[in-house]
Amino acid sequence: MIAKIAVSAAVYAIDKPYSYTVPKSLQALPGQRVLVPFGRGNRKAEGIILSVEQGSDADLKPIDRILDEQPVLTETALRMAAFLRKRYFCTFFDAAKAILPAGLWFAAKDRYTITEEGGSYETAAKRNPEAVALMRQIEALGGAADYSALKEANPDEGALQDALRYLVKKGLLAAQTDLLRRVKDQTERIATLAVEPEAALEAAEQKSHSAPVQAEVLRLLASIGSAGAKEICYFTGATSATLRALEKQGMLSISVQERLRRVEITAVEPAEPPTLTDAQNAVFAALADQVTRGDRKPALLYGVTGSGKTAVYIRLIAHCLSLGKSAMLLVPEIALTPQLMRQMAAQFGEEVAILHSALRLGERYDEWKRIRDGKARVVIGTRSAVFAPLQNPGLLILDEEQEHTYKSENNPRYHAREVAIWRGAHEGALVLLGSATPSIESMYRAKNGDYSLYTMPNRYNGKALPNAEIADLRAELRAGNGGMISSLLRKRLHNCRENGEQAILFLNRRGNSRYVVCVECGEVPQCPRCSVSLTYHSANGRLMCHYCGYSQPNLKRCPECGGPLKPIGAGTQKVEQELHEKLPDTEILRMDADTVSATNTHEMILDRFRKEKIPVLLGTQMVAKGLDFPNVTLVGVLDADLTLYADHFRAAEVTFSQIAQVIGRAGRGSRDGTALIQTMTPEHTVIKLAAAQDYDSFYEQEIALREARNLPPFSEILQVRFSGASEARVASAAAAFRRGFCANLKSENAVLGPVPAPIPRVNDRFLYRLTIFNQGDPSVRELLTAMLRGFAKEKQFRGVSAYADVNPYE
DNA sequence: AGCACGCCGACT
DNA sequence: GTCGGCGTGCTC
Repeated sequence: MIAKIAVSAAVYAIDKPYSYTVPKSLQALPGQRVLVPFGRGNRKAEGIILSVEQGSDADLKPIDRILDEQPVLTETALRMAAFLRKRYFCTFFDAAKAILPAGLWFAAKDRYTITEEGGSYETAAKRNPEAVALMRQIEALGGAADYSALKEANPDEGALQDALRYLVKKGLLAAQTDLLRRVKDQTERIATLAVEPEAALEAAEQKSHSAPVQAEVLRLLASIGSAGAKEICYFTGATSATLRALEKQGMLSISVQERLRRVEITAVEPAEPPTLTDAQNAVFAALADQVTRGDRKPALLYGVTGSGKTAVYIRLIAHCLSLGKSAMLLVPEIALTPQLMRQMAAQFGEEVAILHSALRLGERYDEWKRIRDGKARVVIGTRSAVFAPLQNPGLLILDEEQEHTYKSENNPRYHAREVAIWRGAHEGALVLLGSATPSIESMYRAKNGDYSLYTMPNRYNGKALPNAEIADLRAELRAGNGGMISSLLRKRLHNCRENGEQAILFLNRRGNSRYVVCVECGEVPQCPRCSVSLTYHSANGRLMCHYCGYSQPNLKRCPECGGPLKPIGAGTQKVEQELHEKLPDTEILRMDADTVSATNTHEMILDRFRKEKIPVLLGTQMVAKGLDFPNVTLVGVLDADLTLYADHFRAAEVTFSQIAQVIGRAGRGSRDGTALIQTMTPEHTVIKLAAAQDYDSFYEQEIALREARNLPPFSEILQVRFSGASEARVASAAAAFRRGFCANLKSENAVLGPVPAPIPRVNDRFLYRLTIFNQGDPSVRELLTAMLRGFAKEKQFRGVSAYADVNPYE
């Protein structure tokens, strides 16, 4: 028997099915994972059996081991992996990795044992002192050691690997690879002070010049006793090496604790299926019919915020289950939809499985098995849940289908909508895309007849959409108000509080995202490794880089001219201060990345807002989604321009969608709502249309622009990204790629670039982009595949890597 | 991308 | 002589 196998060690340039013989003692089935020898050195690599056929060939290597009793990938999953590979230019193995839950993967554990000849290492390896030192360590550990233990003691991994390779080659060490199933939970390291706080402070005093970072750690721990290693590093700028050093000195002890991050759904009472309004019922009936027929044509449900799309989803899922099929509901972010989670649990109880990135590996694996075994027939989850091993799916729903979180930023860079549509077509399930502001692409396809289109233009409570006003921040500025709270907003907030009603204020900027700028010369401190300005975090008083994690203590004086440095930019913290000044005695609840944590969850903050009727909720994107508070009558968009002028063709779409979503939070109860949008450019059409909640006009305007500029949905963007340590090499490789590509292009295709990426340097690597607009011509994709494969083999491009991103979002 | 094989300079 | 330097080409 010969098995065709996708091998993990095969990178994109050499990715193809490799043939291996199946030893008589083994039974090989497609979809099983195996261990195979690969390459000249016959190193063991993981693989996945794609197919098994009769025959024999003496030249082939045999499969070493079969890792699964039963296949982990079904026929459909194998076909899906092939689809991902082709569509997103990744290897078959990478595609399989995305499809399977992380808990199923194996962690390789390398163990090194001193051989018989190894005893005389002092003479045998005397030319390599590092190797001798390593042998002494292993001898001290009892003659054998795991790689992880050696790594702890030898932080320079490159040197460690060189020494190990040398010793194995010399026959002094024997290497052995064990595979452990990685269902271990996520852990976190906790550092606890091992001495009295007084002693720690004293030691800190002594170290304050010789080892200032260690001193800082000791002072921190002296005041709080113990903390997670990650937090300590965040607040002090220490690295794990600093902590190790302190541990060695006996100042602190480090323990490993399991991290608990699960989104708990508090026990909920079973609930009756929701009753539908006439409008909802009409849509439901038509969609239910499509589910029953197993219609392979996707559907778009365009319903304004508050039109009750969730009720329709619930009834459709119930209908789907009654047909003996299973269903999936994807949401942009689980943590932001606690209300929806609770409703689903109340409706479907034990049938519900929840999949998302915050699940511990073991839990995710357990949920995956429940789905595969048909014990859970309703899957709710984020992007990666689109791969859930549903048996006989009948309905695949993507809520808020326009959200960018459905696009993966990691290899394979898939879009959950495209995967869902593939699955629907192959498994006879209805794909339902729901949104109050559908993506331009989806609406185009719906109008085109590729999708069926359903509309719910009215809110279920019969209330009109909130009436939105626009506040001109330029006029405020002229009047001497340079803050983020216009006089109009202040007046509205005041009225709102007087009436005992609540308000939500939305600022689309993370945490306290401020830069520091020199008052004298205008210098803004930059990250030494990336081409971005450092961001000031008031929580730890440090300047941090959001791209590579670099951090340093805040500077008091400008490094260029010695002038004073001041923070600029308005984050939620600064707005909170301004609110306190302008509305004294008004309680404000702030929700952003800084106030949300494991102990103070998103849900707890919202609960307080609801129960304690706190007048103002101020937050980032988190407040824009899915919230339903009857007492909220006012919403404010503090700076509508923030996303509008981003350098991306989706900037208008994203801005419109965000504003419309936030506005939809107001007036969901018995009282009417109003919205206030603050902007520097009140005459901008997108702002005006968003304020008017006029999606249809916005769509008409935007689709005309897309057509004129040949942007999606009128073309497919294939972006090739190049990166490397030398800018000149990256630039010339990208230019050469373009020349080669254009020379072989048969059809008329627009090619832009290569140009440096918007952030041209991240972590000391330079990034260039080449953008290709393809009109659905398969030969263009084939050419790109061939070019990418050839690129990796070309020695003149060494040190530069290239990959493709299909319809990128950033 | 790794990684071994191969053919040249520095030390035993 | 031998080790290891890095250039070259293959991976069932």
